[in-house]
Amino acid sequence: MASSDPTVRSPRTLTNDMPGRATRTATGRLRVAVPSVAERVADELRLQLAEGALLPGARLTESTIAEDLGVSRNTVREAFAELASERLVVRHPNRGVFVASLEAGDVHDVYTVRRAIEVSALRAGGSPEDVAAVRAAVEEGKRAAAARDEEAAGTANQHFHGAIVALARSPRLNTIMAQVLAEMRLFFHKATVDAQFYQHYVPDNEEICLALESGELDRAADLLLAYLDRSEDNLGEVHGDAADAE
Amino acid sequence: MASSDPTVRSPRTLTNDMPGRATRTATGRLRVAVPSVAERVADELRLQLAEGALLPGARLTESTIAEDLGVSRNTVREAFAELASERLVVRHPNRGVFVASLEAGDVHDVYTVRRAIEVSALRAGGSPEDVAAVRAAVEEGKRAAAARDEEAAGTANQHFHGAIVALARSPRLNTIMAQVLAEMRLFFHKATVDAQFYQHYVPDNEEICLALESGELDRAADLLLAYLDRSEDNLGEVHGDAADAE
DNA sequence: AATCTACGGATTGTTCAACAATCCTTCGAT
DNA sequence: ATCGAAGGATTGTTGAACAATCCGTAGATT
Repeated sequence: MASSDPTVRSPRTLTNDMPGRATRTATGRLRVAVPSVAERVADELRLQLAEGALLPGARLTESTIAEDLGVSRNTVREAFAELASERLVVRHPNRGVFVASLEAGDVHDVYTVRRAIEVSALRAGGSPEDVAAVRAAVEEGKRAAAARDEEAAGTANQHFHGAIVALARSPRLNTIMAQVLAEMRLFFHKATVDAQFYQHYVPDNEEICLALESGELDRAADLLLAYLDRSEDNLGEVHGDAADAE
Repeated sequence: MASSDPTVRSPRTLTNDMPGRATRTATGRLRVAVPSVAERVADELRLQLAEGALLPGARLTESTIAEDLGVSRNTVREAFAELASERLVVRHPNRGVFVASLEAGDVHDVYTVRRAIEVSALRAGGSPEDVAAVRAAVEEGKRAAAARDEEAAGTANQHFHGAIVALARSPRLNTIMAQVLAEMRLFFHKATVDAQFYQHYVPDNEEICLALESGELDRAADLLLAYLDRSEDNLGEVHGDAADAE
């Protein structure tokens, strides 16, 4: 068992260019909340996880990250708590935190969540603007496929499914979906998918979108359901590599 | 504006009777993980939230809780992070954390999540044992209704819906549902519901369960959907009281 | 040779104390 | 009555310290 290369980490420094969500103070004054240091650490780690700089199974040492980012160990700890609640990272008591690694069961579970959320959102329809967002994601996918850009095709596909959930205009469903997509991204870095993987989906997305636009919600939902089942099967085949992660 | 009574807190002391989930160490040895102090603090606060000892809008001061439970402020902070990720508590930067208070929009949102998750789980059916668990929750509700015990009727109802989600055997859906139910509990403490509220649902649950048991999954799903819509409407009427929370 | 045990280093879990930053309130001035 | 400035309180963050735990290794035992 190759103990895997040491945590590859780009020596990025911690900045504060983040937008900063608007909150309002007790007196009613509006205020642009500066993300706390812990949040910025979490954002930075999330970014590195999304980029694949931190691969599944890799260990995250508190002290290392603390000095690399120039923050206190306690702050890193708070960031870890946040990432753990998003399942991007797993805590092993007294052993440390490790980048989460989706096993076969996890993949199935993630798809179970997606089936529940996406189908429900799609079946309920949505406002014209929200439908337009779905359409935009479809076109984005077409362009990426035409350009043979699999990276772009992947993100376009995620935009498509994110837009479907957004139809429901539910903050909670949106955050759940965001977390699920983040988990999927983690998995894709582990098992690199062949180039034609995404291109295959473009016509499916097109068909679903057309059904949605013409108001055939039940048919759209059925198509999406079939799509998700097929997608899960495809991923199941890829999973052949030995899971050496912890 | 009555500044509301100061945080009512039972002077419970922090114990460690918790079950402790089983983990396995790197060498493969099995180990009963003792919940960390932060987790125990979170559990204790969760309990007080469920019991209604901490009402929506109440402020949780770090130092107060720290000395009450005999732990460090930093540890309380970690517990807060956990509760915040579950939406049981809201962080206002530089102002403190407050017990979450579900507004009208939140109630609708929670029901959107429930519609997605519960209907999906029900439509997929489930194993005989899992169906039996649903049946058990129905009978539990009948007994509670017969005894005019609205408290028991409420928990039985939550068991019923929890059992429905459990049909899917999805860890992620189960935790999502658990969080949603915890949020609902919060809301019920805020707006006390009349006694006949739950009893009304017993026959509905019975009918849904019968449909499930006889394999009429689509019909069961439709019944559940209608049930959830009605339930949301009922709660919408209750929400009339002025929201003085923060 | 294989297994068990004890030791040692390293990392996590938790506490404590301090300080800056921010907020809310109160007081005072206009 | 409105506005602005000082004061007190709480949060956000740091740094250091220590106990608890784990892992690997070396040594002892069979």
